[in-house]
Amino acid sequence: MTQVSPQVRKIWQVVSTIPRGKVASYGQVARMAGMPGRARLVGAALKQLPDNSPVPWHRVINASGKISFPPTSPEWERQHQRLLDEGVILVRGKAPGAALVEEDFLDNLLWGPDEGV
DNA sequence: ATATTGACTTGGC
DNA sequence: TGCCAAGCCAATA
Repeated sequence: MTQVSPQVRKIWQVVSTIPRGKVASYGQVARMAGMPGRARLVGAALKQLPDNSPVPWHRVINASGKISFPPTSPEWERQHQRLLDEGVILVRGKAPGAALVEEDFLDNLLWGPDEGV
């Protein structure tokens, strides 16, 4: 049993709350996980994800709205296909802004509504 | 223990 | 639009 760091688990948790048909950027996920500026950690976390994991890793794209894999790679194809299945169409290689999940929505789901004093 | 990598982001040109 | 440099820091070598 590999022991994954709590941060990685948190990231997985955040990614799991991204609704079907929506997407979020690595930086967005990092922020929602309470780790602003650590987009790369999100990438590292997804990379560690088990192959059979239920975590919707494919809903995470980069800040440009594009898939963070070489367009020719099998990984790119897989992620693209999964997005298509959920109705997320890439226009000229990028996801429409409308597909982006709203941060407060997930914030409330994750941290509870309006906890801020 | 030190060095390099990387599924990133942002700002500047 | 695109390329580059700097910032970020856990994971890997």
